Amino acid sequence: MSDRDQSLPHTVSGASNSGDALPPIGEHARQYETVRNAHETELIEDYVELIGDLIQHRGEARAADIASRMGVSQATVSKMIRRLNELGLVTSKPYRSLFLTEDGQKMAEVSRTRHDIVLHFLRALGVNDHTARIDAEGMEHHVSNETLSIMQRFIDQQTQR
Amino acid sequence: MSDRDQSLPHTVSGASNSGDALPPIGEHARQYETVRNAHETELIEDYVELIGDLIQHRGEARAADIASRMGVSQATVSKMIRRLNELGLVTSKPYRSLFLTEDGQKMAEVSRTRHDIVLHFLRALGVNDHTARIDAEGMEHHVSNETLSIMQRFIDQQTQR
DNA sequence: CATAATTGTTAGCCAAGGCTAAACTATTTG
DNA sequence: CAAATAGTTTAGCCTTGGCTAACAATTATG
Ligand SMILES: [Mn+2]
Ligand SMILES: [Mn+2]
Ligand SMILES: [Mn+2]
Ligand SMILES: [Mn+2]
Repeated sequence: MSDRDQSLPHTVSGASNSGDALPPIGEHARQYETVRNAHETELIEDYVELIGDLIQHRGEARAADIASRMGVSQATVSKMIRRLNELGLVTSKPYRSLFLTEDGQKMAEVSRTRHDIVLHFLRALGVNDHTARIDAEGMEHHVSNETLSIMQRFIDQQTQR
Repeated sequence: MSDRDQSLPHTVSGASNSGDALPPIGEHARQYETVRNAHETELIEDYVELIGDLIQHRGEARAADIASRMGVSQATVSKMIRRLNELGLVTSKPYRSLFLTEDGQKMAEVSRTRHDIVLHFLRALGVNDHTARIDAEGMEHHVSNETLSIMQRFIDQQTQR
């Protein structure tokens, strides 16, 4: 509870969606379904992305570092590493540090790129860096490629002029 | 797999975050923590928001409608309603339709407002309505009030001129 | 109004993602 | 090089949010 709840929600200007009719049932259901699907992959993506970052910036990814950066117990990380292994995203020998497989590297790169676009977009919009980092960490997993393209275009406009 | 993955991720123009140093450990951990916290409340918020919408647009909120709109089994809804009850967000008599408590109405309104801002913002940005609805459903739970204000300002600019 | 259809509930299952405590391995250091 | 410290894994627990199948209640219909 710090920066995230200082100002109260506003009233929406323009047409309020509350006034609109509900979407057709099938479409409505598909919206929630998409969110549920994103939730299944997002933790995985964050782990893989973080492992990639650690390797790149630290030379190696150790479970203890992942745990402290994630803000989670080492046991939790250990369990997750087993899952990443089963998914073919990392390779690991017991008590040694981790490596990303081909697939893992690909996922790390895609996630990192998407994360960066969302972060840069928020900053370009005028959001404070600290807040932007927090918001981006959650939002990134729920942004379609269409929206991503538009965000990228927006960044370009703000940046080179 | 439809509209959400047609165009490939781009290269980030401008400074890439991958090049930046990792954030200090404590801050990094707090980012993920914020996301975990959001995940704890988001389903609840969506249920309450949907119940509010159903009452408003249909006159009542029945479990079967919630199930079909959420794209989930009735058993799942039944179980969730018990939770909402325990949390003091809804009142319900067995086999009857639902009502929001004071707290529930408040949460529904706050969620609905935030949802609308995100949706209107995406449309104002130029995102296709269909995609915007999908993205908004997930993004809404990860947007700080700071970002929300900025989104609102952006909507106002685009709208009244 | 009796039966059929719809709606709601309960029981029991499962996977994911947290945790603590205990055991084990590796690394550092006196 | 032995002992202490740091890092990793395992076991076992918990909650959340899904599911199916069986049962119960309500509502609609012939
Ligand atoms: Mn990320
Ligand atoms: Mn993330
Ligand atoms: Mn919503
Ligand atoms: Mn939502």
